Amino acid sequence: MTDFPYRYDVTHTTAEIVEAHSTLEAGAETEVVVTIAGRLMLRRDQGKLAFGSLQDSTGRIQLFAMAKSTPAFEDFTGLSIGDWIAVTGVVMMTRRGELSVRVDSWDVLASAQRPFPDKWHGISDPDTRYRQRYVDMWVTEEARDAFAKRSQIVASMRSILGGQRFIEVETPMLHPIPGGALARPFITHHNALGEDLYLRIAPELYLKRLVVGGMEKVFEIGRVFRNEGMSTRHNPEFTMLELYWAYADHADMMELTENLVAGVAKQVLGTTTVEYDGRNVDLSSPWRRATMEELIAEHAGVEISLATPMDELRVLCERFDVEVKDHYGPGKLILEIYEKTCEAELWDPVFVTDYPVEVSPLSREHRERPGYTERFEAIVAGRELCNGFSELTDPVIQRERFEAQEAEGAAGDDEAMVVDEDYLRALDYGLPGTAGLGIGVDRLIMLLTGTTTIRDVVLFPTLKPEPVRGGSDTVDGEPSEDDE
RNA sequence: GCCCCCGUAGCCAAGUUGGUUACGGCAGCGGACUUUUAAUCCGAAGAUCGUGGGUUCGAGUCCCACCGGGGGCACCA
Repeated sequence: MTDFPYRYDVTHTTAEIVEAHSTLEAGAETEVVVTIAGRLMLRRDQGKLAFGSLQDSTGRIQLFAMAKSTPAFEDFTGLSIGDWIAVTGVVMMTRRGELSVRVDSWDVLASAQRPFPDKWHGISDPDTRYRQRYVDMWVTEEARDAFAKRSQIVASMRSILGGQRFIEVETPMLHPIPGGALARPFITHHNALGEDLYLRIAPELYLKRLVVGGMEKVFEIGRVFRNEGMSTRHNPEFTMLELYWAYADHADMMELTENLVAGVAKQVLGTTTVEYDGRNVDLSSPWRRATMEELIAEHAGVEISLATPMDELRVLCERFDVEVKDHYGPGKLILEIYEKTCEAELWDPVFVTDYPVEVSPLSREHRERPGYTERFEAIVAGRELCNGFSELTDPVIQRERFEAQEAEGAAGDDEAMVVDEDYLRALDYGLPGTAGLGIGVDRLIMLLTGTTTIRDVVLFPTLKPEPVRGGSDTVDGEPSEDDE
């Protein structure tokens, strides 16, 4: 069972054949000879005839085999569901009008030694679907569609940004200091350096170093890692788009954001209206802008600001069932009240603006409202989609913010930032007014594909390792290829 | 980390207030069939009921612990 071909000359995909011949008359036979390859997903044997369904990455087509003309007919009817085969033959239409490829010759490319799931019901157990995605992708059409869309969405983002002359870069994933976000990092160790390193929680500080270095429009699409709980919208590793734009501010960035999201929707879906969780979402620009405090007034019915006495804010926190820690200042309390009372209520896209300085250590202070920043988040369908701001460019103020963060860390906040001296040195060389943006790519894909769990848009979501069983599945030490 | 729910053959799936030998289907195996569409028909087979304890004359079913998963909370810019 080992002598399978190393390569095979495939001439057509199933989709190409369907496209070219779908109008054939029932019973008609062409003279077009094709070679197709894929997995045998169904078989209907009928004595001296056999029908099968061959699936490739583009779709399915029926195979038509006859005892008198198909070589090794007995073996053909003995194929297992899931076997990879290649078939060569003429394109024809059966009497019942099913477009088919007649099996004039065929080869096995790989045999499926484990049985495939039920041909009709597929896999219902989510655990099996996520662990054995290689099977799920064959039997679950929605899974195939979601990952095809994912690819198109990311390609569309790249093309739109490229069209605006943004340059794509790759910055380190191994960070000596975790920075650019408030999150607990994964820690790893480099043996030769004898140093602990952190898997990045955000590329932010490196990308801004690149603006200092002269890249005026720069972005990165890549994985970030956060050592936090998992849920339907959180995977420990996820994909982030971060983008920096010199000489621009938060207002420019909001425009770019709404146009980017609406543009991707238009390109990939052909519409800016998507259905999510049973409701329509209108992504067309412009999106509403509202300050955090306006939204709190709307949804919680209370007028508050940084000028509101701490006592009053604490009372409100109690009323809205917000957990308060000792080191929380007024800005943090307002943010907590907003998240508790507003976020889940916001459906059509809203840019929430004017975040307090206290909770925005990398954002530049608002030019008209001291104590607030020029920061925004877009909330869509009750979830945070992105975060952006006019970047803090002043090294002295940035140092103060870092130090305030370190104080919070000392007070018990294990997600607080630490001082990044090299980043401050970069700022010393001068960062012009710059706007920054971060979009959770997985969440954008969920939104555009109507998916309510992130595990359905991540190919291999993080799961607990399977318990090791009795050693029968252990892989023998395969010699590793030499690194060149 | 907390709360609720789920785990029956490779896959889907029934199993009553605890009561002989755990209902079926798909796939697989044997047989019939020259235009099927989840093909159909006939036959035989396949299950330490997630794991380990406990209660009981008797446990898939009740209790406890553990393992894995789902949902929610917490966490999460």
